[in-house]
Amino acid sequence: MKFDLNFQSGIPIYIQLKEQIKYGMARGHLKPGTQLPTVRKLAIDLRINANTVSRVYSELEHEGLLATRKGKGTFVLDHNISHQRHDIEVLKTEMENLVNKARELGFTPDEISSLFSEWAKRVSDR
Amino acid sequence: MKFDLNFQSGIPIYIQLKEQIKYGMARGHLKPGTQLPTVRKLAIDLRINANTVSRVYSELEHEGLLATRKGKGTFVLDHNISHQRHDIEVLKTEMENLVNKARELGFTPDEISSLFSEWAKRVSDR
DNA sequence: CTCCTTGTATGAATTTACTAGTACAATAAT
DNA sequence: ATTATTGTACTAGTAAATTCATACAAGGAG
Repeated sequence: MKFDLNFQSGIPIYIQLKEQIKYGMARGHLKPGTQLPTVRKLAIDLRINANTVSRVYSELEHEGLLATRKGKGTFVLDHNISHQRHDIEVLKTEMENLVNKARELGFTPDEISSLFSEWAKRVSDR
Repeated sequence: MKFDLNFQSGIPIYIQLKEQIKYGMARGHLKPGTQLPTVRKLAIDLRINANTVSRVYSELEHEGLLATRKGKGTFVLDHNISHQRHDIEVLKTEMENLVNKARELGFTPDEISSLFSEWAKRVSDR
């Protein structure tokens, strides 16, 4: 499992790392039981601070995806993150962006809601 | 034209103001030629800084929606419907892209429809 | 028990976004 | 011309988010 951070993208690196781990889990590259690199090792590898890695692991643990044991390491739990769940997150983010844009353009929540409903019907008619 | 800022929402007030002005233009409450309140007056009215108002006016001017003339004031420009219509087209295109992407990810039309419906409800609950 | 490996708590440095206070500049009005 | 009215530049303060350096704590290995 290889991670690739972009330090100039403006996207916080802890977000990037988290996404990539989740992606790996969704794709099956990180199967349940797998040990992740220790916070120190990964921190050195990626040339970032150990706490930044720890933050990612902690958040993922809080989401029920990882388990950490002091002195031992961090491991992938049995997760039901399939492609679907991961992709749904991505889609929801994009939807949110779309909504925000629509609001900026002066559409009311009701109108946006209508647009979505309209599209929902249109899509289901295929 | 009345503006209503929420100082506790966490949403920057200049964003709120900008949205409300755009909303007014989209609704026809601010017709082309109308003079907006001076930055000072509006600032006092809303109990914010004149620069914050100025920022909003500037950005809207940059978007081609307002014109400011020093010593005179700020005025609503001809924002033709074709512009609005164009924006709607853009939104619809983006929605279509979203749908296509979802389908590429393996979602069924029903699932996509549900996602849209869910969001529609979420948006209208704001 | 002692040491090593692991994650974590704490606090600070840094950056960025937002808002405000004050002084300035440009145009209009007289 | 002079003054008033309007928008703007400049600067600073504040808050939040991100990342880091350092020291600590908990569990594992010998």
